[in-house]
Amino acid sequence: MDANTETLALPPSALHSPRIACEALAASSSLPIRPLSPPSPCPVPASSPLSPLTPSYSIPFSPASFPPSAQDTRPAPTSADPPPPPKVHCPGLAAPSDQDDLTCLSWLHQRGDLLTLLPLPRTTPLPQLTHQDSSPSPYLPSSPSKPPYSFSSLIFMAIEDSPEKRLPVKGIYDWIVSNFPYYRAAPGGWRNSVRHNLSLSKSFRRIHREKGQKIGKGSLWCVCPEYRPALLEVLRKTHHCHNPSNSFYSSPLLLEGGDCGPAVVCDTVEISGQFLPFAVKHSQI
DNA sequence: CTCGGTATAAACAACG
DNA sequence: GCGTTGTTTATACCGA
Repeated sequence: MDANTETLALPPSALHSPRIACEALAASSSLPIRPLSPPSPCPVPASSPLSPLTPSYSIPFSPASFPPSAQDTRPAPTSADPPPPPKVHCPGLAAPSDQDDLTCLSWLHQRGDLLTLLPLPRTTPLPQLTHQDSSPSPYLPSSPSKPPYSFSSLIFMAIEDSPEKRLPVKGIYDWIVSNFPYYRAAPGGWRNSVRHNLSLSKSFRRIHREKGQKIGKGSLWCVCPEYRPALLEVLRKTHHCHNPSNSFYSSPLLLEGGDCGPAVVCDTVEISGQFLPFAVKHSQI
């Protein structure tokens, strides 16, 4: 079509289904970690000290220094938790480690809008972050707040979280909905925005499926390698902006939970040679 | 104030 | 015909 597209022969497995993965993860007590290429040295020191106020946020994210013992606790929200600010404000990357700062997304976590995704060592079985019944978490909000991530970042995360590093539009929708329940209830306009971003952004590239690989409609989308560092930087800044006490590489991403339940399974994804924590699925027990 | 990035909406064509 | 996908245009907002 144009220079911005390529044709690849893809196996059926290229169609990554978050739901399928979710079910697979939920069916296993020792949750499988998707194989990743060997880690490369993390250029950013993963040595942020554990914060006594937000222990589960401050888990150093490093395959070497990650403490498994700190994974299985999440602060229980209380009714005394402060309400969220009317608008998320970014204090800047040089913001102090002020856990009480309303600009920190920890308040969202505390009120249940965001569930902490605990990064896990790839060699250690995931902890039992499961609830004992299928009832929704009592502190899950009825209307989750909008994630701070831009559509580009959401698309980026979705694609990077797929095994083949490419997804159809539908797969991107599904990933976003699975990981950010806000969009589950949001009006359909966000899908238009996703497609708009895919088309307009040079960061994403359309991959034509071959005739024999036509499963479903449309093409697959991938991240242009040359734009991955920029996307990663945006993601890092966004995360740091809303979680200023931790470096991006030493703390988990904060993603929203939803009606899949609070049991969140974590994974890591290698982006530009760095391992980032990712929520891959919500375990549905 | 300008500019770039982003979000949102809408229209339209192509396709299954 | 309908829904989805992909593209394009327009508008508005916000921060640098």
